[in-house]
Amino acid sequence: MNNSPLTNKNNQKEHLTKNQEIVLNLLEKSNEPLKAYSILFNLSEHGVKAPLQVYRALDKLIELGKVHKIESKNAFVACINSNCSLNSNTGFTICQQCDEVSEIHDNKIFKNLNDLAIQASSKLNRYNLELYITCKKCLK
Amino acid sequence: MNNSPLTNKNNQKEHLTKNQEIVLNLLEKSNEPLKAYSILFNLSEHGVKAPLQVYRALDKLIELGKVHKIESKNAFVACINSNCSLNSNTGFTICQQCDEVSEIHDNKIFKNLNDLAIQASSKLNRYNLELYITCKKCLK
DNA sequence: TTACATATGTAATATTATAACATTTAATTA
DNA sequence: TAATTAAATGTTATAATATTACATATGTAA
Repeated sequence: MNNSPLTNKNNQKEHLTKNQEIVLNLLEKSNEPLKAYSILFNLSEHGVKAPLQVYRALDKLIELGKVHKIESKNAFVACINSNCSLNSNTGFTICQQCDEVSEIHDNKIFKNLNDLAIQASSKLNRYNLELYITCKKCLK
Repeated sequence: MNNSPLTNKNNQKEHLTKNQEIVLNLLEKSNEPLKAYSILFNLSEHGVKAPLQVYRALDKLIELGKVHKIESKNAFVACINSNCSLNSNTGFTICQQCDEVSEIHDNKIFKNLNDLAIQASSKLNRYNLELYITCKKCLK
């Protein structure tokens, strides 16, 4: 993993505070979305003792586009794409069998949804899309 | 299974139980999504005293496609379209200024998302889409 | 340095949702 | 019809998720 703090202009990791950084590191190591209290318990040895420390770090990381919330699961994932900071749209597939979550990056979706908003004379600010699927592995 | 009018799958309102019916009626009268505890307090005079009465009614109504949950708001709306029972996909626009919520019905979206799943060799079971917008009225 | 914004620590509490179990009502069938 | 069973209800308690409020500390800019 890239732990060099000074290299990447677009990567704002070097500006993260201590709590933000350990929360993000945990999410990046995890291969599944984590719930806030799971993060809390996981980080008890790093001095994280209260829910607010986790929620505040998550709020900031979400604002920075580093983390997304899976709304229907009340769970959080590290963004796989540093460009997410450019917009806060989120799209995920969630396998209903194995719970695997993948982030979707598809420009067509954004265009379709944006067109839909324009047709309704409104302005699209952000979207959240959660696709409940049966994944490739679980279909076999 | 027999097909008497009382077991008609396409029009189940007459089968709703008391709690299901009063919860649905409240949601249908409301012009905005309601939270579970708001429903609870609103219905205290109808004998609804405990959260479980509300959550159980909501669970069933969601299963029947009569009600949808706005995941990012933990709020519930009556479906505007009786055909929703045919699939459980949900799409909403949510105005970030005035909080107005509208249900989206757009077959193209379903097709796009379904194609996306097929491309990934997976099977789309259901989706939840929440568009955060500035609505027509609030843009003025 | 002062002033100010941001982040942190901590306790308490609010909000959302479910578990467990007893009881009642409705639907099925013998 | 009564007996049986499934579904719904009532109730208490508690779990899980999230925020308020306030005191303190730290980083940053004038």
